[in-house]
Amino acid sequence: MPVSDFNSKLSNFKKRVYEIVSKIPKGYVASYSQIAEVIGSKNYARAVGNALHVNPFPREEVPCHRVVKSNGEVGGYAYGSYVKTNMLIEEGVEIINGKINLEKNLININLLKNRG
DNA sequence: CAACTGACTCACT
DNA sequence: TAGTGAGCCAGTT
Repeated sequence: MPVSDFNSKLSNFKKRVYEIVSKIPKGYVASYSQIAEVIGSKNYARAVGNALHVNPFPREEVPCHRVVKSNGEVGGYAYGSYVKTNMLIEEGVEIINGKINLEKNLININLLKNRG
């Protein structure tokens, strides 16, 4: 079942979040506020985090580990931030002293808006 | 329906 | 640079 198909049950808000997160390419990260902004307002950042926390999809469909905090920290993860950090590193994301190199790995927000 | 919670962010100190 | 407080929102109690 494709990500774009998981309509039912989930609130409209969550669907939007999962849809956008599924567009983040390997090796890149997006901040919670970016996802929020694409949906409508940066203020949704906290709600976005909650939506990902209860995300029912496997990471192949909704790579929620690629969503990080706006200050470069990895942020939380349902199975532990340690796991999240390692997955990012394995994907080629540059992380030094627990801080992600956003200049290099942060995705352009326009790429999240388009394509879908 | 009011109060709380949490994978957040920003301004200020 | 690090720590604190207030604001914000969807969901859950």
